Amino acid sequence: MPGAHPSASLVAMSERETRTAGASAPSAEALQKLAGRHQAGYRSVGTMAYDILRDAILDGTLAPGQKLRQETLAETIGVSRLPVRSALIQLEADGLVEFHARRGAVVKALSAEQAREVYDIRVLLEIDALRHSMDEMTPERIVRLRELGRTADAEEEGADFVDARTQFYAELYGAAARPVHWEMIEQLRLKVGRYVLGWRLVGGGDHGHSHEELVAAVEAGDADAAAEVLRSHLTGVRDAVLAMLSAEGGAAAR
Amino acid sequence: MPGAHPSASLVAMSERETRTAGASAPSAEALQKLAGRHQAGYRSVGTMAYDILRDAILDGTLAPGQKLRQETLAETIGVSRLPVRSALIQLEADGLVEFHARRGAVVKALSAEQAREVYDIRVLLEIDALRHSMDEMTPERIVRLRELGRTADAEEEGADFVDARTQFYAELYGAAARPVHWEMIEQLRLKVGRYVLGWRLVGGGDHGHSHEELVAAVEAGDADAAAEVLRSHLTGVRDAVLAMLSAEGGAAAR
DNA sequence: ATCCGCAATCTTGGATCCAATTTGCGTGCC
DNA sequence: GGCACGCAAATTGGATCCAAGATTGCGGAT
Repeated sequence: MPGAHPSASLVAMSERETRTAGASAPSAEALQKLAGRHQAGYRSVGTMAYDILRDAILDGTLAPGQKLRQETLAETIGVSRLPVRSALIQLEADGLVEFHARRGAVVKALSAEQAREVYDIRVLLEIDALRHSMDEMTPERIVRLRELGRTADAEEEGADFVDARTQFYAELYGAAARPVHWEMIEQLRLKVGRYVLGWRLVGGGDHGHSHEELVAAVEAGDADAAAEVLRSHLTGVRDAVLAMLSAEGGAAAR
Repeated sequence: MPGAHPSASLVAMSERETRTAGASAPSAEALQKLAGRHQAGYRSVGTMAYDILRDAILDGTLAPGQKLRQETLAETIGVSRLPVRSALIQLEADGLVEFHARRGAVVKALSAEQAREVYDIRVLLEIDALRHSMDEMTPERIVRLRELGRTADAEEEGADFVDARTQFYAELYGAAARPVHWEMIEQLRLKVGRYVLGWRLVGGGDHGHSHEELVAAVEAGDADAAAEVLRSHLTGVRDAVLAMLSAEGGAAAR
């Protein structure tokens, strides 16, 4: 349901607003708020800009299709254009933004087909990661897992919600110590993070016990059951995301 | 386009060889040769620098562990340090280089475990991509596939060898039109590209007919057979790469 | 009145310049 | 003689400045 977001007015700036006052800000204030959260001491300003912009994209402050003007972003964050450019390059590599020749960068949108792809691949990769991890599972890890699962379920807010779940899955797959595998999963989760967030805000939380269910299966050592829980969870989220995407697909097309 | 670049001081890196040993010197000329191949009109210098450095890493001109000094690279390529930095950031996202705090970038090495991971994941992803693609396979695509397979088998040289194979797999998996899936596969292939190249140069080419074998299975519509050919091919290459990595693992460590 | 072309302005991309941090080396002290 | 502290040089990271290209708005011509 639109309108519920605090900073949801970002989609409205489509084309007419670009020239007049659009130079500085549809989302300036929300972005500044994010920037404030990251004002802590970073070793390099570029990584700070990256984190700010990534979070802004993930929580919808910068919506898909949004034009990203380097100078505006730089002024809003409070740095020069150079670290912003670095951040944009990284975000392009992450698949979150798209560079159009010499015409600037825009927040990349994910089509329904691509979202389906992401979840199909995640099913493959994560079930495999889970099986590998279960071979090396330890009781201590189970304890931490259960803890993190509770935290993740309790978390409601946007960015923290994604973070909590990331920690849970990092712990879940971490036993196998497969950095490349985890990196791939992280990339895929990053691509759909925004849409999951939207779904979480809009839809309900019927997935609340799936974490515990998963931990229980892992604890019991039943790989097939755990895989099935994971698979059904992922496909469930996938379907919800797809429904949301097709629902508002025509609006945010470009 | 008629830009007579000031390709001046290119040999500047031999200024001081105090403790080089195996770290920083020997690649200036080879890198320049690569730079020459890419001197064609690029829209942006940054992408050119990226291509040059990526190829340099892939064909071993810049070996794993190599220290990448921005100014040296910039002078060798003939541009400023800024596009080099952009390229390095992209390469970091690709997992080919690694930034060490404020101490510069080095060419990232792939451990044997990580290489194994890459191939394990590739088996998962590529077999799935293959099955999806076979659902949409067309006779015309088979024809092009057979053509590309022959080209790939004929190709011997380094960079072109990888390129030819890339085209073959792009055509093979392209029928399914799954951009995210293909992007993931490309990333993984990029990570091991250097080692495959080394293996190709060192070892033999007993895999010559696997392309044709694969195409035949695809043409026959036998998904299981095609998957098995692909799987055995990938595990074969994997084992060769692993053997090579463990063989010279102690030497090129540092 | 509409369409094509030109020019001005805005925005990206690149280069040079400056500061901050790290590293290597020298000296002094233990 | 060895280790530690400090200084100096080099290299990375950031900011400001400059050029190139694209888009848009305006004007003229058909």
